Amino acid sequence: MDAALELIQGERSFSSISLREVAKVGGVVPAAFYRHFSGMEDLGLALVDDSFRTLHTMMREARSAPLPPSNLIANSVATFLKYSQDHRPHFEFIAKERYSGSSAVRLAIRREIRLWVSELAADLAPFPKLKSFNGDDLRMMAGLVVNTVIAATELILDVDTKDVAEVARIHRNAEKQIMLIFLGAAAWKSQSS
Amino acid sequence: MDAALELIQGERSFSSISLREVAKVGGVVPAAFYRHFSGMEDLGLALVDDSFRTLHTMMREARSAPLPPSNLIANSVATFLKYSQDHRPHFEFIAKERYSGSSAVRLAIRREIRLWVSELAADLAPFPKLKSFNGDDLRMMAGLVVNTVIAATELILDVDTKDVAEVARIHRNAEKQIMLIFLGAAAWKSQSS
DNA sequence: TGTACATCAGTGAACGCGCGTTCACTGATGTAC
DNA sequence: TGTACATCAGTGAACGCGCGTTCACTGATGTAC
Repeated sequence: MDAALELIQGERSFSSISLREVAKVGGVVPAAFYRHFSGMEDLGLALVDDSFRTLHTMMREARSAPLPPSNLIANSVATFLKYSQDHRPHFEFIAKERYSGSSAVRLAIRREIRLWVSELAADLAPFPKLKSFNGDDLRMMAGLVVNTVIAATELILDVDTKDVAEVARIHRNAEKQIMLIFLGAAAWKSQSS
Repeated sequence: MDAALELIQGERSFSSISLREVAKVGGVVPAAFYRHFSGMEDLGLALVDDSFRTLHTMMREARSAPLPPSNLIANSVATFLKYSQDHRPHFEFIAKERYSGSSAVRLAIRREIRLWVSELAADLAPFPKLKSFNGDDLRMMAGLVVNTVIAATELILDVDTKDVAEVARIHRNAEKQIMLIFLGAAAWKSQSS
């Protein structure tokens, strides 16, 4: 699995790497691959599981060590983007395969993202300003937040890690976008209730 | 080019189809491919151009036949999603290659999307509620809108065309998200000025 | 503690196949005189 | 109007290569008695 993640760093996508390449980077003969996975699709699904386990670990940690309510948004965005850079291979895999993988992989990712949106919606529900949101609207808003952080993550993954200024720019942009969403949510309340 | 677009419908991505497959679907011998493109990457870049030409045609049409200001957002979202379904192959190509193509293709798409964001920002600038936005913030907001419609498009492309209910659901969700963004923008004004 | 056996990751050779690319070629269409 | 020539999309055969998958195998580690 590490070999596959290593191969998709940068140029390549999972659907364009070969079983033999994975075996070679893994330091193993091609036939040995089949001792662990039935084929590349099987490996892909295992990587989806692994990648989202990373994501859920992050969410759990964030929940158990709550941030101060002041600058909550800015801190959450920073935490998330930091985490995605530290676990770059997993996030890069998700970004690349979300739309262009095999349909099994794509559907698995889609399903996990839906779970993530629901999870975030549940986390947002207690916020005083969002008290009047119904379940659908909460997920709608959570979906917007998730889209925004994913888009920012994908942009950062494509930037040279050394280019601190560009990373900071993307970071600030995402922060503003999330703030705008929350401002909208505060206004939304008064009009849907 | 049509052959390539046909091949990426559904399962496959551009990076996973072969020159020989494109030639075969095009009804031509592999060697004849080189009469038109220097290789697959060259074809990919031509498809990026073509796809965004489709997008700009849409934007131009929208601008020359302005919608009534009432329900402007709902109508714009509907127009866009309709257009993307009518030109499905081009939009599917963009969605799939945005993150997983070769870096030349990916950068070309990124550049075109940035242009699109700027174009939309210019279109948004005259709105009374956005008068106080500076250029950066306008692009930040336009980026949020573009992300949201792209995400909705990508979801729709993966849904069975027959599943009208699911398409309508995604549609309504995107509409609400854009409205939430505009609500946020109206509130933003008062706090940044 | 010693022996027999099961499990299992990894080996290395082999297979048929589709790949990208090259080459000299053909034959239709357009152009100059 | 007729002839000679250039252009150019497409042909078909060939090349060496990496691909996924299979097979009988080896040898280390764990387990039962």
